[in-house]
Amino acid sequence: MARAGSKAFPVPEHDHAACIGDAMAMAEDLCRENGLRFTRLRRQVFELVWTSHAPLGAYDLLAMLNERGQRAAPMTIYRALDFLMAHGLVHRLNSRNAYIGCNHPGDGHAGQFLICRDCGRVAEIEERRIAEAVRDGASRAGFDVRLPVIEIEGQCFDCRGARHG
Amino acid sequence: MARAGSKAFPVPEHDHAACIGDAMAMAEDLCRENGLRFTRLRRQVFELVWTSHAPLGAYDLLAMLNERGQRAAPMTIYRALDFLMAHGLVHRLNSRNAYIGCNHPGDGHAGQFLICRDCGRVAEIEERRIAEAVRDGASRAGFDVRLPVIEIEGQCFDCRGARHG
DNA sequence: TTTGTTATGTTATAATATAGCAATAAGGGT
DNA sequence: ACCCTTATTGCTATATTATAACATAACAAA
Repeated sequence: MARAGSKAFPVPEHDHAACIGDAMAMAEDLCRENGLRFTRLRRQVFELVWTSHAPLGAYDLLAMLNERGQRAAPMTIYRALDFLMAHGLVHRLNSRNAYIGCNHPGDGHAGQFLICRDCGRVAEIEERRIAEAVRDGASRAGFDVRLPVIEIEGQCFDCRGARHG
Repeated sequence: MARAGSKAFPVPEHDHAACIGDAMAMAEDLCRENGLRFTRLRRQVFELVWTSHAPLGAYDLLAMLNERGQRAAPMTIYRALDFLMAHGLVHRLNSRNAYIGCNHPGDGHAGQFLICRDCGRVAEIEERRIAEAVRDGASRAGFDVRLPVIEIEGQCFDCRGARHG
């Protein structure tokens, strides 16, 4: 393949409309199958979250929403985000106070995030070996893992390329 | 041994004065060896952080400090915490907006934290296998790890015992 | 249509964190 | 000791992120 291991971060010039489209379709399906109400507001917020592969703050989303003619208050956004997070459609990045779309939801699945220092983009990965190592390491301390959150700051393939050739 | 694998979390009835004493001595050493100024304020904040094995918020620390006769503003606490964090004496728990003392410092070492849902206590672990799994998993996505932060929510040995016998 | 439930609107406020500048204290050379 | 420089602290204001509390509206089931 052209770019070994670069699947998690989309190439800069990718078709982002397709990302959004796929995410929306997936969310529609999930909500239909689970009898959840994917209301206009929730749909809008979800779409806004997906405008970028970098996480967006709640007040960023609020501003974007209101630029589209709405006049929502902070609560409105937070409630929509709560719904989306509860069903795994969006994740919160604790280290950034910001929110990122998820493309393989499922209630409350734990996150492993790669956060690029340079471009700010975030990729979610799902490595069994990490989850296993966490479970084992915790159990050595007599600890029962419920919700492991892994936020890995570093440098993505594209940004490393930009610097080091 | 009496309680397999329970090293990370101290037993509830442990001698906490010794925890504080050890931490203070260690911090003194570290600062002396590195020519850092462990001022009265920083010392106080560090001691306050160590009053509990559960993380404390910046404003909690502020209140505690001011109860001791000082009249500090938020900035004061944040600056002291910044210093302590820069030298690995304290860590911030992103998932809680709270701060916890570290007993094996060293500039900017990355954290692996076990956070008990029930008692709120936090134990820091240092599992090579976790760090390795993270590095490997990230590199499969072409990502260069700089600062992995792992916050694992769950249930500690003591709290599990309290429920399940 | 009534009723119970879920979702949204609205106002106020809590909780966490930083900016910016003045005053003070600590070290280093002379 | 003195001056100079830098690091630290004090202080006021303000930014940023998030929640409380209660009213209204939409929906869905009986």
